[in-house]
Amino acid sequence: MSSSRKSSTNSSEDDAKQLRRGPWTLEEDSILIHYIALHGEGLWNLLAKRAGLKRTGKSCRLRWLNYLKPDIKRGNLTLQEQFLILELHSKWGNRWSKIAQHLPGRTDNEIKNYWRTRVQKQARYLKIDANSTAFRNVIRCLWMPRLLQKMEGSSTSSSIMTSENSPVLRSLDLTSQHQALMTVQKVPGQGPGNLSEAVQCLDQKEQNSDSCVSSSESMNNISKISQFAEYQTSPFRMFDNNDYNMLAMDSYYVDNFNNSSCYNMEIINQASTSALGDFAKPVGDCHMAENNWVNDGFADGLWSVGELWELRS
DNA sequence: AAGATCGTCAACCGCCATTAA
DNA sequence: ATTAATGGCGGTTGACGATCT
Repeated sequence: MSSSRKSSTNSSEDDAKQLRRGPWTLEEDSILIHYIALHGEGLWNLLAKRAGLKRTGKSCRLRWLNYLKPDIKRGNLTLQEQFLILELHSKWGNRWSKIAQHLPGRTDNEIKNYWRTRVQKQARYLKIDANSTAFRNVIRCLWMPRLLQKMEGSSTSSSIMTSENSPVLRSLDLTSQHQALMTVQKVPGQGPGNLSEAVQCLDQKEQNSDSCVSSSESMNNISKISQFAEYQTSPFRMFDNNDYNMLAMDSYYVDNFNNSSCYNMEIINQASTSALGDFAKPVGDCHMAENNWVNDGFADGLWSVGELWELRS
């Protein structure tokens, strides 16, 4: 090995030894901010050297883009932002950077974290692949309408997100779209619509059309959903009658998807069977799943049990 | 009160595409 | 045409605070 090469190797080793890793200190942040204020961003390796930061260029770039940049928005994602993430993810998949471009002030990292910690969690508890058609349908037919409903309820200026300008909701088949819309539609003089109203409207529509679903089946849907309403007060009540084959939430998905023409029923049935399979076990075996479905899913601002299933009025 | 577990999020890693030399 | 440097992206990890047992 030549001496020059040796020297070069030692030098890079020294550099590597000197490089700092882990959380950034206030001082480092300050140095980076001031340097960029004076010289602008870019050429990150050079920037790191000239600023005297013992960090890689990549690390500096990441710190700036994800944390220090002045227009970074901090705090919880708004309902509108959550809706947008769900919608854009359904279009583009894990293209976090592309999705982030449509949420000013939000970083791809933040969106990715949101997806992994909040959204994928639901998929795990349902034992559905988060990238599966079945889970996408859960998001489109339940989660997104629910967000719309909450947006409608919480703000008078949620104009950016209506079912009319939402491509994803528009892409739903008529029945599912109807269901989604009814869920969020206000009944004049009666405040926000609720799920039972939504289902009733759905039934009416089905009766008026040449739907193959009988009214008794529709009533069955309501009955099943009502059973889920019981579930809200006691996560384990569903299982009190040893009726382990019925979880209203899953039934709701399946029954409504059965009425739909655009879904791959095999996939959905597989998914729901899988989910049911777990729920169908004795309580002791599936404590975690139930507990988390209720507590986590409904507690994160998207699935508020009391608000979502306003069935026992 | 203390240890275990869980959830969040900042940071890192590795791969790929682009660009400049 | 080749190669090295750089930037960008998505996946993963690990620290840390919160909650549970």
